[in-house]
Formats: sequence, structure tokens, C-alpha cells
Amino acid sequence: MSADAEPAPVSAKPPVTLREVAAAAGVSVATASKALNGQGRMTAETRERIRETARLLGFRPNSLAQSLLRKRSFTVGLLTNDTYGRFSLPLMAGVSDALVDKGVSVFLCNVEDDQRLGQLHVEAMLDKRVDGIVATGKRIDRHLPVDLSNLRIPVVYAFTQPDPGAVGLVSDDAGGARLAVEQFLRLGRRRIAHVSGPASFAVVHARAEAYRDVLRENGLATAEPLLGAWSEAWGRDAVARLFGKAGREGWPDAVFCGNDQIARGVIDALRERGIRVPEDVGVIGFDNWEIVAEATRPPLTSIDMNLASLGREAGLALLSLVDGHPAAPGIRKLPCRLVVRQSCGSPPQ
Amino acid sequence: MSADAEPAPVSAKPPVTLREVAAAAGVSVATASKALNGQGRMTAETRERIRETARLLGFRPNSLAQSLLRKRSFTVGLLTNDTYGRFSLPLMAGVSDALVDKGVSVFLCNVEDDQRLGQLHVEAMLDKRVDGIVATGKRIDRHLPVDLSNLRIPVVYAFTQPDPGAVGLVSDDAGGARLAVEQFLRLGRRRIAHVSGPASFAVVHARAEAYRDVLRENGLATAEPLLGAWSEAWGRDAVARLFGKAGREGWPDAVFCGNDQIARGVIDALRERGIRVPEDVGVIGFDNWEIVAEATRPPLTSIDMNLASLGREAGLALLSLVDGHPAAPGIRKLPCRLVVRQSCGSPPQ
DNA sequence: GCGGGTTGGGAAAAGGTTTTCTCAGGGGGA
DNA sequence: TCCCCCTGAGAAAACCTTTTCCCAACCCGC
Repeated sequence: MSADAEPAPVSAKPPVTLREVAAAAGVSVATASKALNGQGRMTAETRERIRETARLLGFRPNSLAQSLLRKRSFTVGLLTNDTYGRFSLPLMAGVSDALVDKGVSVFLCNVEDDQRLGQLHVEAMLDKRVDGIVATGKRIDRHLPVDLSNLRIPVVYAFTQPDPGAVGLVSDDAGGARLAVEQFLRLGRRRIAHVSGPASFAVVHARAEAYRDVLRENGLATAEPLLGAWSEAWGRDAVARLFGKAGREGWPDAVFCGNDQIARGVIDALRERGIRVPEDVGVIGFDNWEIVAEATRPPLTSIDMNLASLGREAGLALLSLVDGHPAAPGIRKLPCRLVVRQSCGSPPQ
Repeated sequence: MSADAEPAPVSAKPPVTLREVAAAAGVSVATASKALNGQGRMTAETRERIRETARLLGFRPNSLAQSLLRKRSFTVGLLTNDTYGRFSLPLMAGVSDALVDKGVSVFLCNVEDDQRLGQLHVEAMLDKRVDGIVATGKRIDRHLPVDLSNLRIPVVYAFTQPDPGAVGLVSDDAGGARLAVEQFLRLGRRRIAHVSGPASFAVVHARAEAYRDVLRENGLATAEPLLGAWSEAWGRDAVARLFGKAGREGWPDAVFCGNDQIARGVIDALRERGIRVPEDVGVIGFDNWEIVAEATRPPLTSIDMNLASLGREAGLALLSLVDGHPAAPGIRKLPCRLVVRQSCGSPPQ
């Protein structure tokens, strides 16, 4: 029992309470509380003695009791329907990272697309008196299967469509597309194609529009984007369409892809046709999914949506709301980032 | 005030307390509490009246107050160092799913490999009086950067190396390897190669050993497994080694790969050599990472580690520990599952 | 009519902390 | 010397719920 003199908490014993600290220091709990929180008035000596006692005993205030009183639980909920995780996890990690430093913990709530599960999670969070909720989802378009519009706590949407009147953070897809196309232009490419995902996604249109804008601004002809699926197979198909025609002079010298999987399909198909990347055709993807981007041959230049930052910003925005600072509702767009690898080529000499 | 007769909670008003319910029903809080919890004795009529009042007012007990009293917070922590997420997210979703039905919420704690972050999260969880912790990690081998061995709450390890004396759940890698090799044998393959990840991973050895065992049990020659990296590039390299030799008769007719990325590299390299999959060579991967397995040509047969189930089991195991049921420490292995697609071929006619 | 058992319900403590209010004593000014 | 104010610290309420104990009234048998 006493062989271990370290202040290490003896396992399996109940946590030490403020009352015990107060008793050990010979003061009342009120004084002890004030001493530890830097409140109230007392001699510096008393305060120090109490602090020392608390330290020695390994006292840590019971967060539950604090929350009950302060009406702040220092806890938020993170709702997601993306088990698949390519987008969710960096986002979630970002939220968690931003908040842990402020002493705020995050409840993980995976609701899939299940109404019942969503209800269950929201009720559990409310019962546990979370201070706010970050809602995130698979893709900017799909809605979560729960209604968060009439809660008594603030809600921030990240990477998903916000309720009207709510605060939402998303990546600046148009800006990301600009980065890609402008990079091609800078490298001397002039016949730039765009291969993207299904037309049912709003981001597909946002990116396509930016693509067209940049080309127009530079006085270049804009080809109609090829819309299909978010898959490698579609990337390969698209290459067949773009490079199938006989006349080599009509071929693009660059392809901007709607995601990295499409880009991979494009690169594989080009290689199979004997078309060199990046010498003959440059390729840029979207998402910067490292595991894909680094496995393509050559490694894929891609647009990174900075999801971890997005998550951090969402966490901080929520915290600010919780603290009572009002925030303008609406969508805030966070910039993307171009990650250059080898598939886009080097500047012409 | 009364224009809205719905039980919908009026937004931004503080939650209704038991005291208010009791007042509205004309009883004491004690009676109200007992009525709602099915405790104590009272007329059925009284009980029903209180319940109805509570329902009408939209009363939900304050979980914080309950926790304070019961010394159970119905909250657990989920520690992970895998932001990358291929393995983590299904696991985490499994834990969350298993627990939400029991009213238990999960704190998401991303600690990367950062000692400070780990410390911070563990302290936050302890302060918030979590009932237990699920620790999970990138891979079965790497340890989390925190010491959980002397906590006063139960800890369950999932998919990562448990502390000695603790409870751990991992996938049965040897069993999974057996599934793969036996599938090949069933399909008539006889010269089965194994290409896997770095020798520094324990699972690499577990799977390799099972591979050798199955071959030996069937009286077949066992080639030395090729160990390298968890990458496509290594898969391609391995093909060069296996199929580089002149004599076609020495070539394998099946390759069992340590993960799906290696398998993808193998399949790509075989195709580039004009070797047909699955006609000439069957391929089976590991992890059943759908996005990879479905993108290979042909789609990849793979071993699924059932990570969501693993997560669920871990959650339930932790709950059982929290409830005071003792559990035998040590590692429990959960079976893998063979997911057949096209890369392994069909039975010979 | 009386005592014992039962029934329906309430008072109060407990859980751990924060905060407001109160109070005793000491010091300084008049 | 008296009064006032300030200083240091404690008592108690509050947060919300659960649970134990208690009590009054009623019913029953005798």
C-alpha cells in the first residue's frame, strides 16, 4: 500500500475531492475552491498552502459537478454520417484538436443515414448537456438525417449543407479548381480538359464553372466538362473519349480531375495508351488523398481541401458561438491548397 | 406562451427540470422521480399523471446530475492515433454503435503520436469521469503514446497491442491468412506465393506462419514469403522477382498479399506483363479496403478483418467490465471473413 | 375500539463544486 | 477611545437528481 511514495494516484481508489483537500489544508471547501481558482481574497500563504495540498493529493475537480453548476459542460457533439471516412476523419481530428486545448471534449456520433440513430444520438447529447454540435457529412450535398434547427444550443456545419440561418464551413471548391487550372496555364498547357463526378453534386458544378471561368479569362477555348462518376473506371472511360479521336492535334495536353480516383484512372489509361504523363499530358486531381496520390505513376499533383483546418475552424467557430459571440449565419469558404507532385509537369524551358 | 400546444421544446429556453414536473403534477420531486423511474409505491393513477406531465413538458433528466449521484457517467473515451483512418473509422463507428443503444456516449480522442496530446486527452476524460476507455491504434504493433495501466477505470484495447494484464481484441490474422490460402487450394491452385509488409510488423509473421502451415498441411512446398512494404510499388517489385525468372513453369499460380495495396500493385504488374488474372494467376488481398478492392482489374478478392464488429465487441467488453463483470485478461481474436470477388478465379471444371 | 401492518407519499441527505453572503477581527482615522 | 472599513475566511445556497428514511392515514382482524 505505502511502498509507493510517489504522488501517483493509487489505482482503484475513488478520486480525491475538494472536501478532502480542504480538510487536509485545514480550511473550508469554500476557501479551497477559491484558492484553486484564483478567486476570493486570502493571504498568499494560505492560497499557496492549499494549492500545494491539492497538488500533493492529486486533486482534480470533478467536471460533472462543475458542469452542473456552471451550465457549461465543456463538451460538444460531433455528428457525422460518413463511416467511410476519407473525408470525415481528418475533419473530426481537426475539431478534436482545436477543442482539446480549451478543455472541451468531443462526443463522436456516427449516425449513418439512419433517422433513428440520429435521433438517439441527438437526445443522448442533449441529455448530457453538450454546449454545441458540429455537424458534418459525406459530401457537401447530402443532408444529415436529423433536424438540428430548433435546438437550444449552437450548431456549426462543416463540409455539409447548413440549415438556413445556420453557420456553415466548407472548402472553396471553385478556388481549388482555379488553383489547378492556373497551375496548368503557368506550366504552358493550353488544351485543358475537365473530368469530374456526377452532375448531382453541387461541387461538380462549382468546380466546372471555375474551370470555365479561368479558361475564358485567359482567352482559351473551354471544352464541356465530362461528368460521370467518382471512380477510376470513369477516369479510364473519359480518357477513351478524350483521346479516342484519331487526330492527335485535338487531344488535350492537360486533364483536371474531379477527384483523385478519377485522376488515377486517367493516368492508368493514358499509360496504357502509351501517352506519357506529364510529358504529353499533365494531370491534376482533387482531394489530395495521399494514399492514392502517392501511388499513381507518376505521383499525383492534387488539390487539398485542408480538411483538418476546416475541422479546426469549425470547432473554434462553435466555441465562439457557445461563448455568446454572435456569428453571421451563412456559408464560409476556406481556401484549398495545391500540392505539387509530378503528374502536372514542370515549367517549359 | 400557449399558442403552441405541441410538446416541441421551445427553443433557447432552459431545459425543464424534475422540480418543475413535480410542481406541475402537484407532487414532491421525490415522488416525481420515483414515478418516472418505476421505483417506490404510489397509485397507478398518480404515476401515470406524473408521467403524462413529464411528457407534456418534454422533461429529460439531466444526465450530469444523474452521473454525479450514480458515479457512472455513461460515457467512455475512445483513444486513437490513426487520423489516417482506414482502420480507425470502422472500428470507431462500431464502438459508437454498440454503445449508443445502451445510452453510452463516446469521447473521440485523437492523440496522434503526441505524448502531450495523449496526456491532455486522458486527463480530460478522467476529469469528465468516463466509465472506461477503448484504446485503438494504427496497427496491432504500435503502442499508444500514453500509459493507461494505472487508471482506476477499465480499459479495453482494440486492434492494438494491449498492456500486460489488460483485455485486448484483435483480428485473427492467422485465421484470415488460412482463409485465403485454403481458398486458393480449393480453386486448384498449387504454387502459392505470399507477398507481405515489413518484417517489423507482428501481423506479417502471424500471417506468414499460417500461410506456411496450410501449405505444409496439404503437402505442398512452401516458398519463403516476400517481405517489403505496405505499398503498391512493393507489389509491383515483388511481381518482378516472382515472375522475372525465365522458366514459366516456376511461376506461382496464386499470390496471397499482405494488404490490398500490395495486391493492387501485383495485379497491375501482372497485367503489364501480359499475365492474366485470375486465369494465369489468382490474387487475394488483405483488409478488404473496398475502395481499392473494387477498383482493381479484376475486382479483388480479399480478407476482411470485420473491424466494425471488432469495435462493437470492444465496446461491449468494456461495458461488461464497467458493470463489474470480471474479464479474463489477454488477447481475444475475432475471425476474419473472405470476401470473394473475381481476382481469385473460379473452381476448375 | 385498538393495535399492527400496509399504503401512498414527502422530507432530507447525498453527490462535488462554485458563489454569494456573512461575520469576526484588526487597523486606521478622528 | 470609538467607529468605520477592510481583510481573510467560512456558512450556506445552488445546480438536479436519486434514495433512504419517515410519517400519516387507512384497513384489517380481533
